[in-house]
Amino acid sequence: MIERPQEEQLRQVPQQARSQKRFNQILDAAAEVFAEVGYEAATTNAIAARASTSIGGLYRFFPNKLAIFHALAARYLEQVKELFTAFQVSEAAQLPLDSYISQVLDAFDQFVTATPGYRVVFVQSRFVSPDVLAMDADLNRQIAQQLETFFALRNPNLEPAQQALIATVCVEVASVLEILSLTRDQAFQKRVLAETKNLLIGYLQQYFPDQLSNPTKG
Amino acid sequence: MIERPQEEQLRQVPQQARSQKRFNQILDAAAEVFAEVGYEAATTNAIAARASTSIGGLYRFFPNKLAIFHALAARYLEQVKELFTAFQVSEAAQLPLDSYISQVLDAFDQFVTATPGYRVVFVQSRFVSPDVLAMDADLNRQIAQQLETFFALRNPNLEPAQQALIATVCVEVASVLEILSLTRDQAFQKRVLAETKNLLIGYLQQYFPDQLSNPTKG
Amino acid sequence: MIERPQEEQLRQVPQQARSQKRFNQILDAAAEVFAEVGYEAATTNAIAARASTSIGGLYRFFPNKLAIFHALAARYLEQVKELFTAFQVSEAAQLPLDSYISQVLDAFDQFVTATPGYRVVFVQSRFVSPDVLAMDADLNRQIAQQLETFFALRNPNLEPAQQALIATVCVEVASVLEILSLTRDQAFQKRVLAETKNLLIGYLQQYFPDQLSNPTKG
Amino acid sequence: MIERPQEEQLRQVPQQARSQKRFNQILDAAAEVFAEVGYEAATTNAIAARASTSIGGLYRFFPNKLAIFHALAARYLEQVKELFTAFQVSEAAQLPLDSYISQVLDAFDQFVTATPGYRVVFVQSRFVSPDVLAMDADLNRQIAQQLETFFALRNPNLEPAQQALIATVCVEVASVLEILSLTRDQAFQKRVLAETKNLLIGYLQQYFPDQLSNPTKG
DNA sequence: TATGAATGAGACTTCATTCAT
DNA sequence: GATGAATGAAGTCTCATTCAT
Repeated sequence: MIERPQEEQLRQVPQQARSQKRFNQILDAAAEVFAEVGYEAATTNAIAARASTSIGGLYRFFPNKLAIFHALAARYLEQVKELFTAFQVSEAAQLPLDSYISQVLDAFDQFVTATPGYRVVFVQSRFVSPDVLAMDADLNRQIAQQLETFFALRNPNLEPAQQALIATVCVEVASVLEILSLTRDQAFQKRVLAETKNLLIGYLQQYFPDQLSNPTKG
Repeated sequence: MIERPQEEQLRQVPQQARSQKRFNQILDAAAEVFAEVGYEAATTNAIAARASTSIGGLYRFFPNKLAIFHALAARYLEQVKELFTAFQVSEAAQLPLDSYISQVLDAFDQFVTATPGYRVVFVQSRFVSPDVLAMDADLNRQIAQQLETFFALRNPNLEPAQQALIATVCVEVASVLEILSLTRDQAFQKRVLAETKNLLIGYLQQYFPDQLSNPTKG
Repeated sequence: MIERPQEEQLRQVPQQARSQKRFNQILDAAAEVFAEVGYEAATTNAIAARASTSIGGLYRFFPNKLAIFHALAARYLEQVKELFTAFQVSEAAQLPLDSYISQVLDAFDQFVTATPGYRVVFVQSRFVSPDVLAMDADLNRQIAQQLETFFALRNPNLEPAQQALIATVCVEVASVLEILSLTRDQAFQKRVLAETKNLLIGYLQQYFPDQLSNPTKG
Repeated sequence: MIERPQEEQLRQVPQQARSQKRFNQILDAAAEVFAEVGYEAATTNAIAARASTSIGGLYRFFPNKLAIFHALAARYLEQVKELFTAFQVSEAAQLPLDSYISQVLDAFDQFVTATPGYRVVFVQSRFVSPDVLAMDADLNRQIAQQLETFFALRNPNLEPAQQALIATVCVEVASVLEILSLTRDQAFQKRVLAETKNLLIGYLQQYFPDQLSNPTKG
């Protein structure tokens, strides 16, 4: 039940193209299986089978089940980071706050919708078991750090601690509402997305005044 | 892996004071164990031991592990419902929106802080495994329904669907931020609570204009 | 799993009328439960409940589950013995062999049909588990002994060993075919009963020649 | 207590010679254990141990305890069927009825004597518990069907229903007496076997007259 | 004497992980 | 390197039996 910390590392960072492919096959399979039955109920045999690998093959890359989860989380984290980075480098960064938020949330929504495994990993990583909970870092925290950079640019007067807090709140809220949105049909998803925008714009305009495209909502 | 729905019922609703006590002992123990290791990793033996009962004693009340979780959830649900009901009956219901929200969130924060098991149950109930997911109802949804009543009184023009959505968003957001607040020290908890108030007041004033005590924040 | 032999005894032979009634209630209940689910799957709690007694009450009479089975078997044995005794004392004993056999088998068939518990006890007593198998005696054996007396009267020339063997064969065959007859509908039951008569008459006339009412069958 | 019917299938039909061997080891072990303590009292751990396998190894082939019993029954059924088939194809089929019966019963006796597991399976399959009772088919019934073919050849005038009944009676009677014969020493076994022949020849000559080698017994 | 809550050994079964081939 | 059969610790749950009330 308690795993030796070192063991969460990968056993072998795949170098060869062939290995790399196999590695990703396993991760894809794991995402599917985790999504379908949850982390605990997922079996390593099921993951290996879904990845068309042998169970022994799976254990060549991952020392144990938790390591698979970690690797999956790391992969998604990379993708989400890229998502946010892309925004800050793009011209979108120059938009009024509400437009910017709207676009970011749209992009996030599309990413999550298109990436079913994300949901499992980012949700379960926080709530399931201490093993999983003890994951290297709070993944959302890392995403929040990217937001901080953005906030710092928009309002240099904010204290760093306050920046961090606001960013964290935004990420938590956006995550949980995104997850909520996925619990029902597509119409519901759209409406929740709209509410999320409302919520965050209302919240952030307190800290970034005079950055809205339309001065008053009403 | 899949449990027959009927079986989630209690085996015996305890009537006698003695039984009632034992029943609650088990539920308290379960709350602790679930909180410590999560639903899946929690063992019925561990729960029985923590409750100072034999494993057989536990199964006199609960037909299986999931039933324990359900009973625990039901107990908390009752408590949270009472919390909200108390507010709507009290004079607080006459307060300006922001004061009202502030008081409700304070009360909720105190409840959650004083009720460690709440976190596990209300969070895990939505995210853990299909078994748990299949719980009779989305517990947060039930809390949200109480909010709807309140909203209907404050603004009769809102469509029911919109009321439901807003209530759900509020509950989700308040829950996740409450949980976030508990991940660090008490100072952090306070700051997150303040942000939560900010966030929700900013959000709700869109739907309930002219109900604030202080017209403008700045 | 291994029961101390002494323990199969009754804990208390009920003397009082009240006790006697309770004792029989339990035995009746046991017969039903054994018949429905088999010896192994029958629970002492189920038997007590069916007998409208408490589990503690049951254990006042019977030291363990096997003792219940034994007592039940003993009760049926008594009844079957009476059945056969009645026949030998009656005028039926003077009938030609084939008429006699026919009447005995009819009576036995009626008894078994009217006594569902008999089936379980007499069947399971031979086949289930060593515990049960080790029952004081082969119950069928005791019934066979009654037949021997009859055979001795009809043909004093038969060796005792041969008498015993023939009697045993008759009882075994009658039992198994009676049981077979109960596996389908009433029409089947009748046809099997007729075949049983055929079978046993054909068999016994070898040992008791010139005792038939109708010299040739064809 | 109630097992899903689908689950009685094997988990994996062993193909490789190695697997095949392990599979049979387990079945042999199961036959021994079932014979010793009965189906219900037999534990999967005991079977695995007797087969010199780990419990996990056992469950690679069989999804549950009942499946082991089924597989064992299937194996014996195949063997008994072959036994009967061999007789009908051989020249023995041309023998007078009494010689034929005698030879078949001798062969059956040798088979059962040499196959201790047969007793448990074929006896318990009908009588033990509803789980076991629900076995795909009444195994004796399947054996009886082979006899029907034979009867049809010997006496084409018999109605099919009557053929089936006679065949069933023969199989039941032969089975139960075979089992009886095994309860005591070898001398007893011989004597019971002789009686079984007597019994069945006397019975069958009613339906297949003029097929005996020696017209009168005395 | 009667009750039935409590006990706990032990059954079945799963699945992460290893290692001989 | 790859495979997948094998292992066995550990989990859930049952039920015969006891004994405090």
